[in-house]
Amino acid sequence: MPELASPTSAAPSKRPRGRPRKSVDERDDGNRRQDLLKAAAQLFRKKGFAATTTRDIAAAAGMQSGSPFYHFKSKDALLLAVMEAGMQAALDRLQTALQMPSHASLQPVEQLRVLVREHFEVLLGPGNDFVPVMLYESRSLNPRQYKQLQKLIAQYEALWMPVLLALEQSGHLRTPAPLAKLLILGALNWSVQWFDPHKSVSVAQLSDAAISLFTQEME
Amino acid sequence: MPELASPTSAAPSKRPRGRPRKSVDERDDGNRRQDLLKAAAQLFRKKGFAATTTRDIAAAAGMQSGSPFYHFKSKDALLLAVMEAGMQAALDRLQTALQMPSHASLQPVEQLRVLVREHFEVLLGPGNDFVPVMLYESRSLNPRQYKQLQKLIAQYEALWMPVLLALEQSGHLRTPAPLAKLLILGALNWSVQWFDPHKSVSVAQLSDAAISLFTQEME
DNA sequence: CCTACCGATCGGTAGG
DNA sequence: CCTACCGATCGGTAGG
Repeated sequence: MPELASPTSAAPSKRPRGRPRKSVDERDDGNRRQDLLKAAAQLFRKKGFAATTTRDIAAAAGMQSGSPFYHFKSKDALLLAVMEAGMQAALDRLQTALQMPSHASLQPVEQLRVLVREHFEVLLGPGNDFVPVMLYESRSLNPRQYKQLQKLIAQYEALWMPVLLALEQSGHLRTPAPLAKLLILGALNWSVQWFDPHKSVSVAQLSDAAISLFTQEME
Repeated sequence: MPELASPTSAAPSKRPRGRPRKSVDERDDGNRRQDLLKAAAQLFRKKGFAATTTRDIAAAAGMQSGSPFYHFKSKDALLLAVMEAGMQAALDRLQTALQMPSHASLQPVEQLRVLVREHFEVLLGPGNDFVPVMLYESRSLNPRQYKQLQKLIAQYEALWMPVLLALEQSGHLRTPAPLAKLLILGALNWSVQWFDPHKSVSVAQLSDAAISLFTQEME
């Protein structure tokens, strides 16, 4: 699943902009909604939620200024939808990776490496703007929306705990797992601020560097 | 230096709000400007730059809506001033800590502990909104302003390198220093998102946990 | 630093 | 999903 937030269909995600007219062989289902989500994610990430206008988003999706409100009842409902799509995709991705037969029997350190790599991919992979928006714009949600999002975040973070606890017990981690989880995720999440895909380091190298930083070497 | 951003005077920083009238025994120098900076830092941190109005800031500083523009020529000039004040104070703080006679002769691991603790204090200490604003709102600066701020950031980060390089050479750090710097600062910076001063963990405990996570135990 | 104000923009809606 | 629009708000300024 290379793309984030494609819940229902595997329909073509790239189309000429301008003013796409619905043709018969192209079911109109969620495509326009998806276009809005992608445009919103990209703009929210680049400019922030408050500095992005619904007109910007509409234009980026090839619509008129009032049209986003046909798909979403408000600007912050659109923000929440972006964040939930991003977190759901990330959650699916980590779960799938952990459940791979070849991964299930790995040593804890290698399991952590899998988690770290997938997390970096979710944050830094091409077109993956959804989760970065969640990381840096959740302040703009109202309390009810924030609470709803928290459920997904808690699920996501819960996936890390068994691995971290195993590492703590084997002596590869000197920090209590709950605190280690916060610090490690922080180190990874911050990469959004400085990572440049055009520069030398790859996600795989980055993951190895992170593992070597967080875990104790043992003979 | 318990307070951030008090460049010139040690004048009383708390005053009754309302409409403070200048009295003769109270030099009017930079006090109002400082009030604006503090109010702006607090609001920018809580609501973000774009979602904060100059009217909010004026009201929080006890002024009328147009008055901030007497002190700052634009809203983003105010943002830059907040960030620069925060970074300058942080820089001074780290330099002072490193130069303390009792710290200069410490082992590298203990020097890192000093840096980590000061950094947490800068981020999480009471009333320290300036640096968190810098961390999470620099997107709102224009390129020229951003470049100006980068000088201070580079100076700040440069203070960490000798310590990290020493740790790398002594085998306490398994990750190349430049990458370790980014990951470590990320882990610390993220604490702004979850740290709750009303809950159990103290900054000192947090610092110890971070050190134990990042450094290799050696006999 | 206040008063009074302008021009522009913005989220959102009715009605089709 | 578009057209046409409203009400509110916002950054900023002149003039004192």
